[in-house]
Amino acid sequence: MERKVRVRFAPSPTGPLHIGGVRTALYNYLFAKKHGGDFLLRIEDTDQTRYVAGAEDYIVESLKWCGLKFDEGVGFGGDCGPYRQSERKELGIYKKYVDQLLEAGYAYYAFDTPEELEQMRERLKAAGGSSQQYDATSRNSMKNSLTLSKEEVVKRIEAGEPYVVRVKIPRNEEIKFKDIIRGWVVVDSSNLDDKVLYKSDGMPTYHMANVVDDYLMKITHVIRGEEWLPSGPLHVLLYRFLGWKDVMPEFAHLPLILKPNGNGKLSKRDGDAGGFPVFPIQWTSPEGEDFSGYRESGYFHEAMINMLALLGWNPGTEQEIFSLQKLVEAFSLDKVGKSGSKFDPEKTKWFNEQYLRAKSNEELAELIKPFISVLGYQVPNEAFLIGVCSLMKERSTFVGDIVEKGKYFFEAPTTYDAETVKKKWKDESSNIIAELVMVFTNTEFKATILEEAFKKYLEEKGLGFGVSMPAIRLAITGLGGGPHLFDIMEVIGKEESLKRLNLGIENIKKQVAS
RNA sequence: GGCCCGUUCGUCUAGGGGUUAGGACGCCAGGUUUUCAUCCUGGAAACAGGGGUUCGAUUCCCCUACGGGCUGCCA
Repeated sequence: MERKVRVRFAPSPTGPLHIGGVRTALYNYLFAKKHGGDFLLRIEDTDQTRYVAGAEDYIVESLKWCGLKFDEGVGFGGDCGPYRQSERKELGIYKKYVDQLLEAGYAYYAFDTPEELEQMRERLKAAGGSSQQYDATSRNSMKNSLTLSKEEVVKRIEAGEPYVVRVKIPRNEEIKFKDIIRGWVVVDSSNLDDKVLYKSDGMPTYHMANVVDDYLMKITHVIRGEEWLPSGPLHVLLYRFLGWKDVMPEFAHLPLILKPNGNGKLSKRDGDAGGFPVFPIQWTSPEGEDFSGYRESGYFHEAMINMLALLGWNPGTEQEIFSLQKLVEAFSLDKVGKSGSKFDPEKTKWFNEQYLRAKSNEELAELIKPFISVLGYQVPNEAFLIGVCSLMKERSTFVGDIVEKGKYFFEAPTTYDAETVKKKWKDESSNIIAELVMVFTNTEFKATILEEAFKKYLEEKGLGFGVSMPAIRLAITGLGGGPHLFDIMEVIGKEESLKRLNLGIENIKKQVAS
């Protein structure tokens, strides 16, 4: 039976989503769209103690910024709701299946207190055993419905004693499942433990809720991080115990994103410590701690998504720049690699530059406006902004760089780059500029015409570019480098240019003297 | 410790029994440019180690090392 592809992204609202999570969402999205399927958002909030206010909104907003649209889920509607596990629990959805497991003998009640559990682990550790798990051997010495009499169990439950429900893992059984990325994964059930399925607070654990919901939501492919690989066998067992083997989804465990430098998987604090964001958008924790985001740092969401897509996946061609739509077309899970990837902040910047340069000057002119208004610059007209963008986009990484690195478009220099002054400012520089002011006064302010006039002047005076050009540049921009000088002059206009040249003569002289 | 997954330039990766082991980022050099940047050209830079299998292994198998994940009434 061919089922319609349905995948889900199922984060826990325990904090902001970092780029590893975004990538998982992205791959799910790409896979769904590639196959004409559905992409759902399910919120896995079964741990009430780890709930973080604002995290859910953050997740939704982040993915929205990334351009990943859901077909169903929290905030998107759909026929399989509710999509928040805490609400599903209220409906008794999980309890029903836990009871089913209990009745069938695939699960049992356990009354052990946290202290007793701790003692068990200590005891097993001291005994030198290789495992300290609650499993086929250790469960016999614990307080559970396998060791206690039926009456005792009923009595304890009726007395309101807290209990959990654990899965009863069979012994010596080979459990295997096929992972789309890794091939067959085989585990001996003796190495598995009797995981808690149902907590004493009445909430299911991840394993239980996940399997039940994936079944109920008709999920066909589970695409998630590699950290879930070890629980794959448990989930396979649960599908079998629940009688859902025939509709068990296929699994794909994605390699992890690692720290750019050093060891281990990428975590919350790596970003601001390393000078790059690890979060899609800025996050302020309830405690007031700030974490920077790609959005606020000036990255285009397309660039971040493009970078993330290529981190662990390749198209099989040498193409590197992909729009979301192109990614959908090119995506395939069998081109996803097996090993973890350190992500590279430098390459991420490169992606951003590519997207920045692909934008039209008109578009960029619009995007730099917020930066301009923050700095309070007065801008003559739209054409001016477009001119600035055309000259600055080749030398900018972020939109904000256009304004920051090109501040001389917006205000006359007040200081002049010391190094350049030292190297390029000559005794005759003042005179040359003064003469050029005369020349330019009678010249139309078009780059080509200015250049022509300038060259003619040089020829008449027998001067070279080297002595004159840097001096004018210094007066106009205060710097030694930048876009073609006559282009800059055209953009800022005659009045401003002449003003700066005159000002430069005085000020640079002063700076040299001091 | 136990279990599981992995290992090609510094990084992201392609490839796959016989290749000059390809590309990208970054780095270096040259060219273009008044300058900076862009752009173009070139360069340095990798199959973790050891055993097999084979005429031949970076590619297949095993071991070791290293890396990663899991080992919670967290997800």
